[in-house]
Amino acid sequence: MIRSVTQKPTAEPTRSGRERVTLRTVAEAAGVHASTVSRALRAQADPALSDAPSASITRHIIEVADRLGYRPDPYAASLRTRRSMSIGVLVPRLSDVVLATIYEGIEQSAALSGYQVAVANTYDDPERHRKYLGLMSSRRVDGLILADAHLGVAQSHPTDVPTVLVNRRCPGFLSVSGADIVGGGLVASHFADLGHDHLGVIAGPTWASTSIDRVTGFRETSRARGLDLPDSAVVASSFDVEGGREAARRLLALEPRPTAIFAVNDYAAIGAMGEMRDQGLMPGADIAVVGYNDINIARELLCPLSSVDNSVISMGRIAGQTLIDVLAGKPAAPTLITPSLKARQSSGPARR
Amino acid sequence: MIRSVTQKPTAEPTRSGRERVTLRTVAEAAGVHASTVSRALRAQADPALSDAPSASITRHIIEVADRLGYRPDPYAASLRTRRSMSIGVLVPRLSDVVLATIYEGIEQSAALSGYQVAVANTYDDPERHRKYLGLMSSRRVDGLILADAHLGVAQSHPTDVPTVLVNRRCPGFLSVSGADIVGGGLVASHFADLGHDHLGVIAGPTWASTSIDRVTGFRETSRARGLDLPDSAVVASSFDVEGGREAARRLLALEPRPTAIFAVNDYAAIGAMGEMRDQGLMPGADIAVVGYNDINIARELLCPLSSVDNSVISMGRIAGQTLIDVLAGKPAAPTLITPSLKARQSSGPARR
DNA sequence: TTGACCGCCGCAATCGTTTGCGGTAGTGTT
DNA sequence: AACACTACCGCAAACGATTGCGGCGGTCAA
Repeated sequence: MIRSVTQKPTAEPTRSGRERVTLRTVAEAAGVHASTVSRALRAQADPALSDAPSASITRHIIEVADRLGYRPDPYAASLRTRRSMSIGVLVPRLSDVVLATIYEGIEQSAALSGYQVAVANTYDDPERHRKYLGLMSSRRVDGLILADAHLGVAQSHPTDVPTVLVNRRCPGFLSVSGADIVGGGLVASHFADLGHDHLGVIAGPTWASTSIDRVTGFRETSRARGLDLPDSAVVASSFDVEGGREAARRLLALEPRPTAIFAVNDYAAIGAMGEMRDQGLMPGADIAVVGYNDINIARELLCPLSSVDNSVISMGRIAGQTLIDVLAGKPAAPTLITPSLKARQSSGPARR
Repeated sequence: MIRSVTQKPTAEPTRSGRERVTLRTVAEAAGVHASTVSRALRAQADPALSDAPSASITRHIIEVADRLGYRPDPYAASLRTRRSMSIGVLVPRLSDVVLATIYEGIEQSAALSGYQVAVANTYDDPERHRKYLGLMSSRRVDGLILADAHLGVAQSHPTDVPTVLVNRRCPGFLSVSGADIVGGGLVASHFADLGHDHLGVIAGPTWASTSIDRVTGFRETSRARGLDLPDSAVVASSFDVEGGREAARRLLALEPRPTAIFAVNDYAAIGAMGEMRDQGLMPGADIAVVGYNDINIARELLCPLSSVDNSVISMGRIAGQTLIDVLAGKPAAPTLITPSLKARQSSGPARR
């Protein structure tokens, strides 16, 4: 039950509601000048400030301020400061759990430092990307976090705003991402250990570093383990369920048919398993399947899905913290998160 | 490939980059006063304005403005206008696809009207709810959309900000939600049609209108169809996979064991199917399962999940539009979205 | 011809905060 | 006792856009 306090406009203790309580209000009530109030308040927030008023006055001002229920106006402050205390985030789509989780991580570390975050879905469309980039810079964000970076396609970056990439990387930009080459390698080793020798890859889009790197790692390690991976067994796809389904259809038609399939993300893997089911094949028993990112439902499926854990929540947190460090002028380094394989029922041993 | 345009600070055509281009800049370049520029620009945005300059001057000003690359400062405008052109959204968690999709809908209609939206995860924790409500009103949002309304629990609403509820309803508040009682009834009818006579319900939390209404509808219709639903066969749970799994464990231990189980959301249903699998039961064949919301992977599962389609994306869009109507002073009415059942393999007929 | 009226546009105040500058009082040094 | 130095705090000018008010020129009617 939500109780609407303002429904009853009787005597309210702190705020009279009518007249706005501003810096000047507090100043008059405390018997000092508005600028002194400002200094006292920001000295409280950051004790390292140099021009703080005397301790006793500061205490008094703070006491008066929250007796009156003073809330600073962020717009007035931003107008003067030229800092908005907000960061912009561009993601392919929030309805993808992976991106939503990354966003949660970003929001957590932003909140810790008092930053607000604005987010927009670009659906991996360069046009929308450009548009929202412009919108973000109109909004005067202090920094940007991009989760939708593209390789190859020209994606102009017209702002002089500090930028951090997350999940996907891009040459020349600071990024926080998973060690995708390593992750792809883990899957190849896993298949080799299980005795599979006909491999297939649902490779994702060609413009995302995640898919490229995961496929590269998979390819390199499988070669090192003496396994053959013909180009025809690596099929591009989208990142969603439908893309996985279509790619699986192509792979299952190959001769010889792959006995183990690596999908560069979990949704594609789920789509692939759907296609297998429709063709009367049992994932795990007939064909091994491994996905990527280990989304929360992976382990709950009727055939629990093997997947590479990328710890996306901390990826988001680190990306947020990295940008905040940059904004504070601290040195910041790119981060590569170590993945780990969660082997489950969907990747069984090869049949003899 | 992201190309950083500002890396090469050579002759830029529109903006010299150094000096800020403000209303006054444009005014001087156009030979008019800043206030005239302001009026011309907002007349362009909203032709219904009454104090527009003459047509020829307006054209000229607009031409000069975007030759100079003028971008209005939203902070200066908000300071003066006392409107922030932003709305706040509180959701239980964005990593739940349903909420993320609702959010996408909200964002779409907000963007259409030039509103920015700020979102926060409250994890259904009243303490966080209060905290973020305060934060939002500090940020001076023009309106609020709450997707985390609680029934029963006291959840104070200390702002005088126009508010719209989405997904969940609450007496006394404008809300955009699904017709959950109808939806629960659809499932009960479905089970009755399939010949099931031992029903079970994974009921979700007791403080969410969605779970309460869906269970109510299910109960009423099953009674109307002559089916018995003892209280012991309605077990509360959380909304996530784990909660569904635990509740299923309790239901499967009942005597007689239910032959059909209704879970008030898809995650709980997936968790329940996981538990069945672990106990050697086949969903769809041994026990019918129906979820709610029809998330995108439901139909791709090895055992495709029957679910009630709630069309959450339009729920979000409508909620956004409703709030915007309220903000514009237009009359706004609550919305109830009609659900429909998607029957799939997970809900098979009763065995004889 | 004069007065009323209207359309168009400039003037200047205002929104609330931050911050450089300067003044004042108090302390310490020679 | 004079001086320098410091710590503290008030003054006022920004930041950039919006808008009530009033002036000015032109049109129209009496």
